[in-house]
Amino acid sequence: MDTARPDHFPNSTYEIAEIAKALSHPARVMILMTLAKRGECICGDLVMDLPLAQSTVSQHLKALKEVGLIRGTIDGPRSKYCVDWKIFEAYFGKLSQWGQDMIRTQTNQSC
Amino acid sequence: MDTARPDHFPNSTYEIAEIAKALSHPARVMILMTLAKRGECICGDLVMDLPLAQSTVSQHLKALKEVGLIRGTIDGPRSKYCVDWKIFEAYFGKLSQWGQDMIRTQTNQSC
DNA sequence: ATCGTATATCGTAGATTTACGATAAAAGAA
DNA sequence: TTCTTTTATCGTAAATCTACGATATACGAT
Repeated sequence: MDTARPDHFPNSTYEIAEIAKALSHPARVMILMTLAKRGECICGDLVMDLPLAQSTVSQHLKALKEVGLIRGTIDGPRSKYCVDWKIFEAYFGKLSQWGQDMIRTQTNQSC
Repeated sequence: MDTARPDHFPNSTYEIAEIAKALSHPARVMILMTLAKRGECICGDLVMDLPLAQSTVSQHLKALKEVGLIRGTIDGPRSKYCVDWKIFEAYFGKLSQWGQDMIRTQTNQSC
């Protein structure tokens, strides 16, 4: 949906949708919150925190990594993860910008 | 999500995920942008704008209506839609709040 | 009442998402 | 080496999402 984007919709709509999609599952939201609070976690820490199997957590981590919101580095047999704050703030800026633009272009609603 | 959905995530994660999910498809983002710009549209206007069948547009409208982001009123044989700005701003406030909290709780990242 | 228009809903096919267990790979310890 | 730990990936089942055509409904017009 994001990489081979069929250009049926304006580009900006794909950008917003892609960011939103990354946040559209409570597990991914929680992973981000946990990483933000702790600075970094190994995969196992997150598995203990979440009511999900290890493979499922790994899957969500992969999804977050693919949109760039988190980074992972290998640490011996473990994997350390942390939020990529540069990307996070950039994405959040885009989302906020979009919301502000929406509100700014707001015309009188009559229904 | 699953039916065997683990409802073990913190409440706030569901709230963010639900809002994000509503914005996770370019068609829904575009509908919101179109409504914001024009103030109101009948369903047919949106169908002409979007590269989608009438029934599909109706489905996306229903999804947006269910989370409260838009309202629809019957106007003769048509349906007028508009953004519910009160809800929109409330939701956007929550999203922004969450982002700010994330950035605020940010600890040093070492990976 | 009948016709035409506009839209919601139904039924459904196909793609994607989410979940899990099993397994493979990688690294340190014994 | 072999064993253990940790994590990514594979295979897959079930649920959900997205899309469409067909149909039902509602309303205005004739």
